[in-house]
Amino acid sequence: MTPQIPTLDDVAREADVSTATVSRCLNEKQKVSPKTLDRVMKTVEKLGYTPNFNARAMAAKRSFTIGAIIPTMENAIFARGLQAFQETLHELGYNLLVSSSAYQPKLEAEQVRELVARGADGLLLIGYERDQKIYDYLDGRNIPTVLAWASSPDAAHAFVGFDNQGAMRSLADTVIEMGHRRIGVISGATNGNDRAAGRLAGIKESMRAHGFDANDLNIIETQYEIERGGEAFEQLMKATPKPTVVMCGNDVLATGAISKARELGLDIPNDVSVTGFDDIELASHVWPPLTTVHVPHREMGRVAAHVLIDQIEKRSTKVGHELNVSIVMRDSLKRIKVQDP
Amino acid sequence: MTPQIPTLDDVAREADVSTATVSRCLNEKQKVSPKTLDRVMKTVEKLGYTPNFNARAMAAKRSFTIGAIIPTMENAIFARGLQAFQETLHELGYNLLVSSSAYQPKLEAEQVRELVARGADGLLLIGYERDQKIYDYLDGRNIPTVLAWASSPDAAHAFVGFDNQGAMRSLADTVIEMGHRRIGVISGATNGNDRAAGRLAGIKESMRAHGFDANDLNIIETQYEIERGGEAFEQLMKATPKPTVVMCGNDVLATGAISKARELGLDIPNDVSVTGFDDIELASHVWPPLTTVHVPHREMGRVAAHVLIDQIEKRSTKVGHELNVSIVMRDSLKRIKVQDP
DNA sequence: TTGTAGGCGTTATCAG
DNA sequence: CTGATAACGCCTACAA
Repeated sequence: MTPQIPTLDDVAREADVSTATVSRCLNEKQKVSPKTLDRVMKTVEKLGYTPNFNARAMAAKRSFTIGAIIPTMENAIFARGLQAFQETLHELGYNLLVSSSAYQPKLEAEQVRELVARGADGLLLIGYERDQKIYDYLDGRNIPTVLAWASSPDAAHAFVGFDNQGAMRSLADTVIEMGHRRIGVISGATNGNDRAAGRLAGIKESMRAHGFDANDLNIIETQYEIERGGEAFEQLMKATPKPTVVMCGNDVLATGAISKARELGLDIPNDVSVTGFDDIELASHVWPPLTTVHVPHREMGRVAAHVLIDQIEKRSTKVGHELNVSIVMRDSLKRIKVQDP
Repeated sequence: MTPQIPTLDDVAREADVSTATVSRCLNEKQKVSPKTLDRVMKTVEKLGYTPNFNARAMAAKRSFTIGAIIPTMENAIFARGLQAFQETLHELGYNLLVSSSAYQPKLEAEQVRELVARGADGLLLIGYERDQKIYDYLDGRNIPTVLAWASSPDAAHAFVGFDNQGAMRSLADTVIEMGHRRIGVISGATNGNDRAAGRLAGIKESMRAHGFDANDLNIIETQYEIERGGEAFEQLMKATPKPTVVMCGNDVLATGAISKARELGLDIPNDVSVTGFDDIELASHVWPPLTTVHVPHREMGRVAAHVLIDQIEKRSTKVGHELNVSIVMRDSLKRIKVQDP
């Protein structure tokens, strides 16, 4: 009744060799004579044998699996980078296990344990800000880890990312130089999110550098969802006088803002400018196209994979890769005549 | 040098009980006296013990893991449903492993083996159209499977989905009744994709039902990407006379079409109407808002989880759940005066 | 309630 | 080049 799933033993018996030989045929072909190899592979085929992953991982103490924990799968922020990460991993002979933490630190900690318990050879985490216990846990078990989407402030861990604060500061510089003084900000929740916090800090830094008071910024923190971006935008527009520009923590929020603007009868960029961050595919397809910070997602994923596997295989030292970002000027941001705040 | 990862043995020794008792403390608390339970749990905590997943799965022949293979993670089509799927799974005590097949049947087959090899207790697959060998493989190993995002034409497998063809036909009926006769279609690649094929068939069916020739449809098949949607739209607009409406296989393609229309100086819906499918979050936030088919993504995910776990735990019979979809009328589709094709 | 011991499917170390 | 055989870490009858 219960169908029998073929095991190494079955193959060995059928091919009339030992399990060791079958195992070699699967993993180190060069150590087996062509004749037996052929015979074994044929019975593998015939029986439809698939190696049991758990058994293999346990015996080899190696799973060829990498775990990644991202804050959300619900929008495209991480999709491109992760895709590249997984493609590169595949080329290197590794598989990827993804789980999402829904931006909840506790859940992330759980997932870390989960992935490690599953035998992940290495981990990709987003950003650097998290409970030190997690790092201790990882270090204690010697699990190579790479942090992405941010540049780590210390040298404790390998990272592949970019300077969120610097990038946003540079965008804010541009905004200010284009004449804007009343700046509204829709930021992602900064609590426990170093990327969001860094981006916000970048705007404040720019304000101060230009001799303005960062407290004059009208800031709303909210979740990274289109709908939330729209709500925040509406809120900001209630101020008198209105901001002349709304800088958003990412393109998703900016999309919501643009959508809500139309609903409110406001013309972008003539009534108010909007900026984003990330340059996801959507950014150039909303109307008006979004001025934003371009992040090299695919490169980040690719490099992260190499950095991680290097650590695993060659025990290379922990390195940090800071990638360059650039500002993409599109129509959602407009130069205006300087006006008093 | 090499840090020791604590095992069941370590805990047992430290707590001065047998490994069996520790195991019980972790899995069947009720079978252990409160005193020892407490003591054991404390040493578990103290040692920072995490059960080895692979060993557990192997010994118990149960992994409490469900695998899901989706065609892509790059856009939001599957995100919401999968999120709900995983949340429900979590409530039921299961974990989710996701992998993406990039719309490649071969890759999907590989991933199926991969997930099964990893000990998945059950699988979620998208749609029903795939090599029979995959089903044989799954059946042979008795791996419960649920098909989602489509309704299966036969009763061979459990499914939770909706009638793609019927839904699109109903939308096409509406379009035709609103006066449109020259219909352009941007379809997802139908080869190996039953959802895309069904949706396209729905349009054709509607045409015939209204006494028109389905061959008059101007159809372009392309990949589900914003950019591709734009290209296809531009192509369609080269026809003379132009279509009065472009029906898109999903909201992603429609978003591309709308974006391209603006670029071409065409006003939607006055110059040409556009429709989508799926009702992803974006659909109501593009301009003009998209007339589309609303799919109950979260419900689908939730129900799929229950159906699958029921199969696993109670060996319930395979059931099919066909969910209702509805047409959401928004501004991208406009009534016009009937004109000769 | 607790302990003993066999087994889950592989890999890897040794001999041969 | 091939074959025994001991791990790997945990679960689960079965016994006590």
